[in-house]
Amino acid sequence: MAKRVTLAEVAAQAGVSPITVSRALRRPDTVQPDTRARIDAAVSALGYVPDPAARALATGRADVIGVLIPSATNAVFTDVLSGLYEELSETRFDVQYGITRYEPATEEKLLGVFLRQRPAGLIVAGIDQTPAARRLLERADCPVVQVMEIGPDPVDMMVGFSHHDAAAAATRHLIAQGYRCPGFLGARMDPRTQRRFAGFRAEAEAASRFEPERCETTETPSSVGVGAALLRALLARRPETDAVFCNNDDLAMGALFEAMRLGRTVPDQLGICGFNDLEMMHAAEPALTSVRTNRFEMGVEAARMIRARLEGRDPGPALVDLGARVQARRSTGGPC
Amino acid sequence: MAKRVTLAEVAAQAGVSPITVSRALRRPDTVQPDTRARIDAAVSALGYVPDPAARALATGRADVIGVLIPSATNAVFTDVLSGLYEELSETRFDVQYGITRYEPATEEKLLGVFLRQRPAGLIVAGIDQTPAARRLLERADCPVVQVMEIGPDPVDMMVGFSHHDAAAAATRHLIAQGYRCPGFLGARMDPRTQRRFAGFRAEAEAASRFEPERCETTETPSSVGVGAALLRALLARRPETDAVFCNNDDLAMGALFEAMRLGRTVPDQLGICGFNDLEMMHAAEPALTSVRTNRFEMGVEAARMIRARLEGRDPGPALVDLGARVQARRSTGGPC
DNA sequence: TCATCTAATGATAGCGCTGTCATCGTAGCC
DNA sequence: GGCTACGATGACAGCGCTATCATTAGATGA
Repeated sequence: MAKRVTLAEVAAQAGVSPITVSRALRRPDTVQPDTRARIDAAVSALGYVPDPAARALATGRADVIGVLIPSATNAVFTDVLSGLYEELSETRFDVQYGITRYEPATEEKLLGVFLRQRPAGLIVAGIDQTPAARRLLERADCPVVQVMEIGPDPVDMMVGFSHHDAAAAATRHLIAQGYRCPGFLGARMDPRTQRRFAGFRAEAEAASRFEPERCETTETPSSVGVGAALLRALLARRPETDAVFCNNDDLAMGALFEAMRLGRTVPDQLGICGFNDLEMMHAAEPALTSVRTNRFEMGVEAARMIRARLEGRDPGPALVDLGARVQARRSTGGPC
Repeated sequence: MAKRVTLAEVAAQAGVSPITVSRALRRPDTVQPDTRARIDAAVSALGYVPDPAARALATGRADVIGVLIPSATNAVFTDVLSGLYEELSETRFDVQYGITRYEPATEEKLLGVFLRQRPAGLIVAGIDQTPAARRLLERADCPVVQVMEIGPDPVDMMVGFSHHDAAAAATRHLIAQGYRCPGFLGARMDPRTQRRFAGFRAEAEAASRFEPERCETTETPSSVGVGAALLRALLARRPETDAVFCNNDDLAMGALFEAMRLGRTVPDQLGICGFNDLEMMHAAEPALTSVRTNRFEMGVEAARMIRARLEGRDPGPALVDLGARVQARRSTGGPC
């Protein structure tokens, strides 16, 4: 319906050749100011908007930044997206998402979908790509940023933090607060979760407080309800447990509710620590301790790095550790 | 890096002309089975993937379905997205998002961004587009679905439910449970929220139980913390309030925690009802009543309608009411 | 047997833009 | 004054695909 206005029509209106219009739009400093003025006038008079497909075909490069995340409903990832938006919304780049559903095969497939568009940049969550996916990323001739986590051997650039260390810090906090029988609650035991568990375990073992039977995990995706169920199972088997490090905040929230149901008071009869520090944690009663991670900033930083590379500026170090810190609240106030 | 394989190369390998390859891929039934077999073999031997930009340029139509939602971090919208994915992930269509941040101007701008790509379809959240945005949508020559809500005068198609009626049903439930002084908690009072408020008000007035001073609202975006603050303010001013209808589940959760802090027991001293029925509601202690909306199904249905139209099938009625129903739980068990 | 029709395939010409090189005019310099 | 250098603009071709029409071969019927 809305008739498409082409470059050529703008050029005719402005009395110049199409290529000059193209240049005026992309690198205004390369055309005479008065020419540019005429062109700008024609552009707005005709309501010209460039056709991204034509541009992509001509340049062999789309102004698209592809983002691969495991889930669109997990606040952890959507916070990163918000950061990306913040940095990218006023640029010529479009963001395009793919949801991997935590399935490596889907990630590979979506990577193919993105790659065929020759994206300007690629952002992928995590460091656990399949070998095939990794090869694709390495061959992609565009900037690539792995977000959420840091590890050895980045494909290209990396922004995140060590989940192992963050979990270890949380465990240290529990022990420092006087809890003697810490347990672990985990759902969807993917590699990232495993590394958090490893951090818990390492620290608990260092304090001689590790007990495998106090680790309750499931392959089920995480949720508040699952957190409640896990705590119930854990306490049934190991009633001596006096604190739980939960793999994420949903589980922690579920654990809190379950503790209420069981009549176990928090924090004196049970310490609870979550992971991610979603907004609800501080508002809970008692307020829940969690590990604060800088998700929004990860998005901003990843976008910034990609932009810097694309615009020929120095993107700075290829590996950025945004850290994580324990946000201590009442739920880990210590045993009675 | 990864060298691009073109249609022409596949054609050469298969010993046919490029156009035949194009046909074999798009409408396999129009080429001889053995020709098709040779082409398929060549495609996989060479690892050919079509270039979406070239296709878009040649057809004047991109295989993109644009989605405009207010927020990427609000579970309400991401659930719709999941539904879209479910229906679209095995098709040739890509989903592309725009986040409007609840700003009509941003919505207009993003609509322009999408439109210039000549998308195959467009999905927008809500029915509160600006006149300009509405005009753009009407002129877009592609299927358009408004989701999340239904109302008079759809741009094209619509899938959702009446927020007014859903809120009224929740209010009716509170009154039926015996609560006599119902209040309202609302954050980010956008038009959709206003309609929920109107539903609450209409029903409360019908029962002669409406009291403006028992309505506590803020322009601040919603969160668990805000829910707690609103309840505190409400109860300070109107201690007789014996139930709250919360505009969404975050507020309800915050209200629950605040009630705990204030020593006000739920449900006998205070009934709490949320809206959306996020997973956490059923896991809370006490479990929280909420209004269940079919967000995932909305996504599925919207995508289905668009596909039907694009594939020349009958999309069925243009306005689909997916309804909403009160999921009663312990938090509205009735006053003491 | 020959005209007529249909199914399968091909040739051609763009879609709207930009990379590359060519052209033109003018300023600057010896 | 004639030369180079350079900034501004333009001509041309082509990115990879598909719409359109043309062509071919085989099937059908009188």
